Amino acid sequence: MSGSSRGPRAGDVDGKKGENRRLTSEDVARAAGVSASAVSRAFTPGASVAPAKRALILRAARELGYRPNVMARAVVTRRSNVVGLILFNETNRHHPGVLLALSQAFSKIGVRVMLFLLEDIGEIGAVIDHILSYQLDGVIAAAPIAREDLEHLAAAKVPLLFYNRPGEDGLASVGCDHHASGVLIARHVLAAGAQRIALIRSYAEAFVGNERMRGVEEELARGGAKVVAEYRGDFDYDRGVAAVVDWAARGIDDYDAIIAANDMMAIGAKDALVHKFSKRVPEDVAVAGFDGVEASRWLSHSIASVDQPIEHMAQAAVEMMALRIDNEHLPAERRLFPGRLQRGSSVAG
Amino acid sequence: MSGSSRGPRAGDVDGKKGENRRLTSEDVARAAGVSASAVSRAFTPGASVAPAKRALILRAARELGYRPNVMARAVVTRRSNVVGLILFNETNRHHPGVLLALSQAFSKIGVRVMLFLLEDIGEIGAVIDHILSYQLDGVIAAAPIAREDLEHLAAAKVPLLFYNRPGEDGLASVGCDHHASGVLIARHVLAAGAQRIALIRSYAEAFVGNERMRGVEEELARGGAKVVAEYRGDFDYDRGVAAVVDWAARGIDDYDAIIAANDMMAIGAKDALVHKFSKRVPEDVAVAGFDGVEASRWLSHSIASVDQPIEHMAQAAVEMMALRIDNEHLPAERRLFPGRLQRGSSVAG
DNA sequence: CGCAAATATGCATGCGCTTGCAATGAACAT
DNA sequence: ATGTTCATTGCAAGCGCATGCATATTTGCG
Repeated sequence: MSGSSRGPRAGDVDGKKGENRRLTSEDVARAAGVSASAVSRAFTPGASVAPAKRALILRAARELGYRPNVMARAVVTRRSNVVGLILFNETNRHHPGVLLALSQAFSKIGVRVMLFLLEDIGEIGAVIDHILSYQLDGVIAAAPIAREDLEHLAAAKVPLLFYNRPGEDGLASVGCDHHASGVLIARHVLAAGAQRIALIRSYAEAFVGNERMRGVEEELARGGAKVVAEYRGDFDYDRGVAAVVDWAARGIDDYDAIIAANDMMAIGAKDALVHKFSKRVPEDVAVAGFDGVEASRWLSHSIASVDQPIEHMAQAAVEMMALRIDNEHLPAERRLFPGRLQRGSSVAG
Repeated sequence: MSGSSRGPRAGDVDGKKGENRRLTSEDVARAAGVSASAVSRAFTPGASVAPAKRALILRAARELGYRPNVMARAVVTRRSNVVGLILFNETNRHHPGVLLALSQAFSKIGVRVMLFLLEDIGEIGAVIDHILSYQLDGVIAAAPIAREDLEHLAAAKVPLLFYNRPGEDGLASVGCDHHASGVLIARHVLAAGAQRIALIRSYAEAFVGNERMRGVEEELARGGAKVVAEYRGDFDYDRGVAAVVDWAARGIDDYDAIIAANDMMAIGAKDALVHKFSKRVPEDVAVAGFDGVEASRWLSHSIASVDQPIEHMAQAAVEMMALRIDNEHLPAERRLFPGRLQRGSSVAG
């Protein structure tokens, strides 16, 4: 250790104002007896610095506790190494894995995530505004974005990637093939012998839910099954319960299977059947959902479902985003991953 | 609308290089016939600008699609309006509400959240390093931080606030009084008549789990109950199941209540009792947990638990952080909120 | 050992913004 | 009217860093 091993200490580095200055590259430069440029280059991979000098500088920097100021760097390089992630809170609550998968995948390539967790669709305008102010390298949106805001993003040349959304005209996206998943689960339910189906949909604007149900209905039609009840939910457990209660109140109870637009509602429906109406699942009614969330695999639930390969999807999202950040004019690719059938005791077979 | 309503358009604003320049305050200044300083002030609340001129500038800005570059602003003001949030993924999975509550509360005061989602405790060093590079205004940590890293943060004068952690010597924190919650749930279980208790702990380093169990054991001792079985889990559903299976394998089955360090494990234990060993809850065994997560209130579970008032906690965290950002030398306050007993059919009474 | 080519380094400039300071003009009291 | 005060405004400097360019300095080769 050299003499001045006082460790990290801000302020009063030399005769300057010394109020609460931050440690700058100049400080390190002085300590190492080089120029500030050299310090900058020492911290830039691939820059032209003599290896020995680089080592010297890095040591001095460590000793002082210096770290390059990313913000300052961002204003000159126009790169912040931060991407924005717009997510409905709903998604996080019903499928917490998504956030982790994306966050981790970005972390691996040194990109940080600024979180925009929406509770209400109305907030999105303000969020986009913020995003444009921060020099984010890109945005991943798991929420619908108004055309007007899309244009703002495009004008600012912020790469945009939709997650589990339709890549409307020429927008890049990565997602799960929810339509195919719908077909898959419907086929599974049909195979178990069900013919009179009750459907718990999501709200009308929910892309994912609609796609799933579109697939379900197509396959049910192909299989000659009938939809005997419908309910419009919102992805929440409570709405799953409410669906069954509502049908009962209206005298509808001749369905032999329920397919819900996601696992939470499926679980809610199953719970209502079992705990409120003393039905047996799957003997009296089969129940199926989507997502393959953890709770769906619990002993008490064991819901047949269609899993989303979120790790793969996240990986793909990160790759695509990285590419689009580096290459401004890239065709708007759309990557779709197939869901995987997850069997459960809620559907016989 | 004025003539040049071409809308937002980057580049070629005037004779300059025009490659892919960003729209700058100068562009707006030119358009509005003022100086760049005026533009800056127009966007700074409370700055000295004539109201009329401000309006003029803002209009011009909107017309051009200009937004101040927050990064550039950050380097001069030393304020980024971004706080870092260090969270274990575990926390998010087991209690997704925490992330939302904090995110929303910060959003309300115009502060953005940069997410550091840890999967492994080992990542924290690297994370701190990143945090120091970004000019974050503060850090909220729901994870343990090594003394060394604490010093780095202190040296860089980054306000730190612990969330649900002990505010070790002089560190600010906001949290739930987990010890009291432990007492609360134990009393509830005792009141139901249980006397032979099985405990499912968290791993040894988990502060929250330890506090809870400390409270539980104290109260059990006061109530003359005996701890007849223990298991070390990790907050996961699977460990709850494993606990019961493990006890059974070792011939232990004379407990009349299980208290787990969180709801997920409580649910797992209950599921194992009911679905693997045909026990009745609460008749044969009572089961209680902590957190009051959504699933604990499902019809199929109905777990007695102690809720954390996360909205209040988040609100407090945001307030404290805002204060500490503005005031460098603030005593390290510690705010504790009481948990609320959530009754459920998993404990009689 | 001499010269060309390659590699290191520093200087100066600029990224987009804020802000102290001085200059301007308006508003007011006398 | 005239001096004084105060709110506006522009100028210029600087936040911390990256980078093109012009110099060193080193390396390679004959």
